[in-house]
Amino acid sequence: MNRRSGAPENMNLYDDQMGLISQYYPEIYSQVVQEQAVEKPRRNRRKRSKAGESGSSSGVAGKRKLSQEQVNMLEMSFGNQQKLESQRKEKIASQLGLDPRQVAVWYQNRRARLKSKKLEEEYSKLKAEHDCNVVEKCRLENEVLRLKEQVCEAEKDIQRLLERADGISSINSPSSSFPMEVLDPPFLGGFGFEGLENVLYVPQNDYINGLEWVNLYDM
DNA sequence: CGACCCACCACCTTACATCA
DNA sequence: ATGATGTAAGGTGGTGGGTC
Repeated sequence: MNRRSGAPENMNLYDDQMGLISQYYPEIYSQVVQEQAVEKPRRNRRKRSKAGESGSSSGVAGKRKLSQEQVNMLEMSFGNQQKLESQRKEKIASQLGLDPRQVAVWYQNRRARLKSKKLEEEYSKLKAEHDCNVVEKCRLENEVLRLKEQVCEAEKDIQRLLERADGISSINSPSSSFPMEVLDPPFLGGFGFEGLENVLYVPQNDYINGLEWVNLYDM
């Protein structure tokens, strides 16, 4: 016999209480039992159409929640196989004293719950991945900034070296009116030629105190 | 082959129980 | 008392198999 859906969820506690009452207050206990024997009328599920009028147990006042034992059995069965063939459905239904339709519905709802849970897990996984990627992006952006600063420092060093070299060559040169561009190639990075500085052609005689222009940035 | 029925499914929704 | 949550079940539309 399935318990009414209106019965307390915690049946052990309920039974304990009833046991105590029957022991110490037999009159009250018999009164309570008599009252319980009369099924309380339950609100029927409102019908939205006449489609389910002739359905099996649908719309019938009474049990709603399945007992823990029934749920355990269904869970076990579902764990073994998530698909429900009609033979198995009939068997489970008769074992649990349920309408086969109820077993089918339970399986449908169980599959839906499983799917929803899987979706949630997938979402959590993707979110964690996304968060990791955001952190990594931030780290890489910082790295880019740091490297840009290094480049900037290197450019300043180069500029200083060029100025020093220019000073030395003007002392050594017989003609101080020698055009600047010949010995002092413009800093290409400042003119939008980033990345091309170390591949541009430099005449072989452009040596300044043993300092080679080519691959100046190779460090 | 097409029409019909039936069972099943996914998906959405509703009604209700339970809990915080 | 009440809003949030979980769950049984209703409703709908799609699909596949069986039958006529």
